[in-house]
Amino acid sequence: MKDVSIKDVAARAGVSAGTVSNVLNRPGKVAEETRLRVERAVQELGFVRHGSASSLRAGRSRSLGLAVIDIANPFFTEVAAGAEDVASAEGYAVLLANSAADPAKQERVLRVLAEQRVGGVLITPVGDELHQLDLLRERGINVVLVDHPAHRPDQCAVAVNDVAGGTLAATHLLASGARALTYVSGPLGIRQCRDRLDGARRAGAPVTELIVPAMNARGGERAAADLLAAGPLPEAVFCANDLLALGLLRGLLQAGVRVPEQVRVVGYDDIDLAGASVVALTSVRQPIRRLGQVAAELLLDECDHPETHAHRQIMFQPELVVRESAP
Amino acid sequence: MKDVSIKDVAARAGVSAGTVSNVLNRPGKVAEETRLRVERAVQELGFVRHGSASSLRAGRSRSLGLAVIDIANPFFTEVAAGAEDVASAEGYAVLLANSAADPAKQERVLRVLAEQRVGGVLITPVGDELHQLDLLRERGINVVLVDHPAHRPDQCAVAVNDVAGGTLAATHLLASGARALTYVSGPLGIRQCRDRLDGARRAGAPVTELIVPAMNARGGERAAADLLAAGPLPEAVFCANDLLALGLLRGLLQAGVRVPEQVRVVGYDDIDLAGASVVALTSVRQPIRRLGQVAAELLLDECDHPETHAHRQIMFQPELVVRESAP
DNA sequence: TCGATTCCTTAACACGTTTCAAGAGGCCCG
DNA sequence: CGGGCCTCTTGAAACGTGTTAAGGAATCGA
Repeated sequence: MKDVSIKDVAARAGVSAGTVSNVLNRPGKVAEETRLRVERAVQELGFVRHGSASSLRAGRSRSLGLAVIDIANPFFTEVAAGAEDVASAEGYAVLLANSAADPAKQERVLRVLAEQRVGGVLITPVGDELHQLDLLRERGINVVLVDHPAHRPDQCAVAVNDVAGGTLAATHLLASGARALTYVSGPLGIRQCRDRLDGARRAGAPVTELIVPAMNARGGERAAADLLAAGPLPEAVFCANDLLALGLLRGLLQAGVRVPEQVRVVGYDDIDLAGASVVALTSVRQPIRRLGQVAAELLLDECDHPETHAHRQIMFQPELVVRESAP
Repeated sequence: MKDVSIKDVAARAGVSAGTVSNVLNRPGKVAEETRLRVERAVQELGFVRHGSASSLRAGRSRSLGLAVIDIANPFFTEVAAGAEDVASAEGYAVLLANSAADPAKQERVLRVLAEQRVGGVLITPVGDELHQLDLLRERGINVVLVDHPAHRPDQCAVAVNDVAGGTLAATHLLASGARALTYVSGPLGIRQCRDRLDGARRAGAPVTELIVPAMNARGGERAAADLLAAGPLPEAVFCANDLLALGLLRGLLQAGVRVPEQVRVVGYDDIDLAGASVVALTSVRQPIRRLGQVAAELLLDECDHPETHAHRQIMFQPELVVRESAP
């Protein structure tokens, strides 16, 4: 029932508490024979190091925070999986913080992370109000920005190049002979939507914007209805994400439009179901899990080797996955 | 730069450290005027409580663990979102632990949680080897099982009734006149698959099993191919999840089969895209987020009020969402 | 004046880490 | 063969920070 402490282990092994601590943290410093005796005592008593006590002395805990905008969003889920991979391999705990796209809630959860004295935070900040991040850094908490540009040079950041992704999609659509394309997207206030549009424009052809309020399948159906009502269909449509694209596809197919013969469609994200649609979706894939892994690696490096750590801003490149909707 | 401690606040406010602690934890115990002075000092110095120090004395930290089988799986993602809602509202931190369906890794991550002295753990255990959970309880860490039956009476558990879900789906399919149905599923070693099959059988008609190795869209396409090759198509198919169902749908539709006229299809989970398929999918919906919220509520109640806490095993009921694939 | 109350201070405490010094044993040199 | 010195290992004690029980000072009512 009662917790076994390092002292109990020490007593059992016939050594002092300091020696037990050395066995746990610098096994090389302790004579082989003593070490084995201590390790046996740890086993027998079922001792588990008290994380709070360690971090109290050390000043920071072996944990890192992961602050995301929406934990139920598959993008962040993949980031979380990648980060957890890396962190748990290093014996770090991951503290989950969901800002739910609410700046006030973000402030609250960052406070909790600060109280826990996490070594660092992986964050996709809500909005562009970043002074909260500076507050974290003042407290000695390292910050790595995820899918958001660094706002200062002495900071790590990882992102996927959305402009390149837009260009990739648009170039592919234009390569089949289309003269113009339509971009179906959520509000352009969202950086990702804006960047992908910019990228598409760089492919050289005129781009018509079709903005819908929600970036889900319903939004895509709505877009399909709008296109059908508006007159001649575009030859090529680029959607800011796969949910929009799948909704659009449904709307078009139900109206008897042939895809890709009449309209070619490219989505973004390459979600699991992109290939499972009746007309399998061509889509831009992002290396999200890798993004999470690298972000965590950068953060852990910053935590564990602050002197040698070099701040880096890493931009991953997306790739196009060609399927039936735009061969 | 340097951390401000409770003593700095005490000095600034002209009181003792103990008083500051009382302001933070039992504001009622402190005179109004003093309280305001302390609160002002906290503000001015930007003091943040040192979580490790608190938990060291208190014996446990204001945090809980969330141990899931696959953090990238939308089911667990929703559970996580629900749990995070509740926990962060109570000022608790959520420690994320991904067992990746690997018992050895589960053991490692549970160890990390034990080191952090979390107040409790929300866990969907890997396999049926539950003695690790008993080890946690011996250490005073409360456990709530998620989507897994309690293995002892003095324990909380939350789950969704998969048997009822199977019956719901099968009954609906049979109501339209089908005499028999086919169940497309992953391995029956998975409890959810087994329970849903049991439930379907209870609807009264003969059920043919079609087992595929992976519960994703590819598995569904594979099932469609098998059905098409096997001879007369079944009138009704129940899939153990929506990915299977969508893959099946794609396979059937591409082969020119009309859904629902020739084959009626029901899926499970009601994922976002269920309604966005060309033939919108009828599916069994589970209140997953609610599951996560209630699980966290039970756990926090157990942590904060151990004397009055009553262990409960809660079973949520799924509901059928009727769409085009099986009207 | 005495007890009750209110409010605050003091000091012990939780527990692993780390520093410093001392003990043990071995080795070199005379 | 013995003393001095060095190395390796171990133990004792301080430390970090907030919590809490016990106690004391001041105020108030009777």
